[in-house]
Amino acid sequence: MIDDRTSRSAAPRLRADATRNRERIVAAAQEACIEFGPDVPLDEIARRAGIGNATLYRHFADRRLLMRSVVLAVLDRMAGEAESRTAENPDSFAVLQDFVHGAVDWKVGALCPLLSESLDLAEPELQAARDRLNSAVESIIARAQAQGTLRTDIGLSDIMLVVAQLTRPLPGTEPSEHHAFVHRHLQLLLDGLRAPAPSVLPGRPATAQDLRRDCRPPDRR
Amino acid sequence: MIDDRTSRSAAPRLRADATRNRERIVAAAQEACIEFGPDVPLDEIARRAGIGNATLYRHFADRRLLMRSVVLAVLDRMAGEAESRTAENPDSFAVLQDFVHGAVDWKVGALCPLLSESLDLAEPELQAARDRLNSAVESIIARAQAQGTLRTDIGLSDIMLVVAQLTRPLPGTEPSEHHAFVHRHLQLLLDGLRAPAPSVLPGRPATAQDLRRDCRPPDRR
Amino acid sequence: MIDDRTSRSAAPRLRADATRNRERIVAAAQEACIEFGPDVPLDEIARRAGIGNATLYRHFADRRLLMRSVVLAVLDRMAGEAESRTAENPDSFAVLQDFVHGAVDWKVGALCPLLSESLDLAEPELQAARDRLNSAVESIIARAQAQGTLRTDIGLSDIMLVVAQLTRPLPGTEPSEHHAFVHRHLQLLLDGLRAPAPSVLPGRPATAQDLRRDCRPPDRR
Amino acid sequence: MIDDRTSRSAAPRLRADATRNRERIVAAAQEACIEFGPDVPLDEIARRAGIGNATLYRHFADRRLLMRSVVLAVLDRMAGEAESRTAENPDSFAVLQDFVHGAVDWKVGALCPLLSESLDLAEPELQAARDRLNSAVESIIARAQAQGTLRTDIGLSDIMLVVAQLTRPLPGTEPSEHHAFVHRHLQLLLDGLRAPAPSVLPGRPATAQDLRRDCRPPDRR
DNA sequence: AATGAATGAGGGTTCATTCAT
DNA sequence: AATGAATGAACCCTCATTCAT
Repeated sequence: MIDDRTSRSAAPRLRADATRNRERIVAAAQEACIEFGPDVPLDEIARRAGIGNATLYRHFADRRLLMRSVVLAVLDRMAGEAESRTAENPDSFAVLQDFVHGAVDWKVGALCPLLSESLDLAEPELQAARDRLNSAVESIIARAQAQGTLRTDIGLSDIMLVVAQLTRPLPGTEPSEHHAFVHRHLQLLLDGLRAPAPSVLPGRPATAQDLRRDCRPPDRR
Repeated sequence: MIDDRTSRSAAPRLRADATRNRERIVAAAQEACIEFGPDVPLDEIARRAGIGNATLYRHFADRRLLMRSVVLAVLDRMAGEAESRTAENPDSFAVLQDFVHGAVDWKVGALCPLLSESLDLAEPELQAARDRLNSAVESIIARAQAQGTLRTDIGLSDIMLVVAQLTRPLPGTEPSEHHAFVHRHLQLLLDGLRAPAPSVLPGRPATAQDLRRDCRPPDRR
Repeated sequence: MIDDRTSRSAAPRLRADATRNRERIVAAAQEACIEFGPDVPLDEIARRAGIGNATLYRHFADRRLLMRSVVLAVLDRMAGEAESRTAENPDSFAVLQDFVHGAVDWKVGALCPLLSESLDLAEPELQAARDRLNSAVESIIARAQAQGTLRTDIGLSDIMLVVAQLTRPLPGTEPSEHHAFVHRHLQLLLDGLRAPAPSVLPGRPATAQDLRRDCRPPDRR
Repeated sequence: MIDDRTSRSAAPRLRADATRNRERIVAAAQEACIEFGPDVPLDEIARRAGIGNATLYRHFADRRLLMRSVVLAVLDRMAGEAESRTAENPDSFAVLQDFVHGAVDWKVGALCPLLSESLDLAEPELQAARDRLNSAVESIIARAQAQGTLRTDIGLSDIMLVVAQLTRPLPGTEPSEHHAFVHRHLQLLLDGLRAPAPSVLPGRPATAQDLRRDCRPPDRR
């Protein structure tokens, strides 16, 4: 897993308390994002992090940059988990199952800004994080397909999208309560992913490029 | 399908243009909701409906009531489709497939306020609409399970929840583009629903009561 | 003098009270601008106009548009005065004197946003107002020079700039008190403008194009 | 020219680097003030001075005190120039011309806080600086009037005010470009100041006391 | 009934000033 | 002494909702 400080090449050493605050902000943003959705007020995030709102702006010049860090943190975490699981288990379908169910606990719901905010997906650091995750998951997929346990008509983004959607939080629901069902639904998905496939999927596998090729919502005014 | 006018017992006869306006507002709200998410400004809805904003308020005293009507309309439509499909096709798993894929086209995305706004699900009219839909789908499920084509460890709300989640719109994506993938993902789900089940689902089937037993989001301010 | 409603070709008829509000806002903005300078809070303007802050935004989508209207109103007024005075008095230097001293009373100080805000001077309506004023003053200048009463080495913008600067309000000063001195200073200027000139001015006459050729302040961040 | 350190009787000896910092801050504030106007953010000043923002506060407890130092520095410089020019040139009107044109280059524009900020003009040190400048300029005026080259119906503050206004920077304009015109305008003024006067100035000469007798802007909130 | 207009309550962001290293 | 970091108050602007025509 990449240390946030070392991942920003030009950033000067932060004071210890500033680093702590930065981490608390990102953590608070993750949780608030999951709970309220991507439009969560920044003041709410600041309140949860136990800091003043302006401090948040010292660390993240605007909402987009904060959300970017949240997404980066989640992508990093997911990639790390995918990689370590891959190394530990020869049964790739089992790895996939672990990974998919694990996603629920890794704040994947905090990826919601990725779905709704105008993050520049082409930006290098974000692209790198996505590439790392994509590589890890793609290698799981490829192996499982080679082992004959995963249907062959699906692609990386099919899985990523479905997992993102299924783990997307329902606002106004207790996370703990929701999780119980989410695991059932993920298992349904996984059962649908097994080879041999009982049906032929329509369309073609979703690729990374298909996701939000252009990100801007249709101009509102 | 329930006529909206007759369902409100005390409502006086509306002028013809008023009825037309009311319908246009709900339709505009549906589309705007899908496009912008549940936080779409009411002025945007009024603009799309081609009416003044105050007219919207004459029909719906506040945002919640408008969203309630949107949800009712969608539930009605879904229930109608489920019922008619059930009557037409003896293969219940096929009916389920049709229903699930059809959900994409029936503006199910407009149910998003159900997910994010504080609608009182216990309210009679809303409850009735849900009951009607639940009955229709439950009968499909029961028959398919009896026919041995649908796994038996799932319940109504498992299906409803998953369909809702998988068809939930990604803000900032072209609906048409998104739909192509949604149908793939629904098919994965359907394949996972077939009997015999290759795995045992964790937990117990989600029932209608499990969904948002209390609906209020944890107080935001 | 141009009626503000008729000058905006596409604007639909406003309700009577809205028109009144619009005028009160512009008037309040003029005065507030003179008193506090161009950075006067919009809330202060709304307060003076006796309206809510959001009403201000209904009439002027942002600060720039409000300031634009203030500037237009002042330019219109100045041009009107210049034109009528020209018609009434054959002694063009006397007309110039009247015009220059009159500028103090015509809220010329409210032109300060023209000096400091990024108004698009090339925009047609603004350009038209400036052209009208420039024409009127240029014709006064030309006649006075022909009559041998105005030195010939000065141009339109020399006069406009000097008048703008000399009438520019000193924040924190009573306008009435300030005006007494401003008239003295303008008279000094006018005496310096008489022919024959006792000195040769350095440089060349300022032309309209010289004023804020590019308007953007050097990027602040 | 008065050394800033010696002028504050109770101030302890500063470390050499502290003195250097203090000077750099004032210089940076002068330039920033000219460029951005009196509302320039203090962080911008600190940045230009190459120091941390808190260091600025070690030297100047608040914005007002910094601006006071800027004004003092400019007044000092102007007084020094007025004095030395007086000594070097017997033609007092020529001295006045030199002085007035020179003002442009002596960061007189940085006096803008004098115009817009609530400086206590009655405060001893500021009063002393103004007195020194006023004396120097008044003696130029008196001599020029005695020599019959300067009109007799003007007073010190007439000149000071006009020079301040004419050299006031136009935000959003290149200083160099602006200066070209400023010299023209100052020359117009000087020509208007020559004796014999072609007109009688209205009102009475502005005296030092007339300037901003009470400085507070009418309470803004 | 329909509507343009008005508005107060927030949310995002900046900045002067204070705090802790 | 120097400084990076923290913060509350203020400002601009939006939007759900109410008012007046």
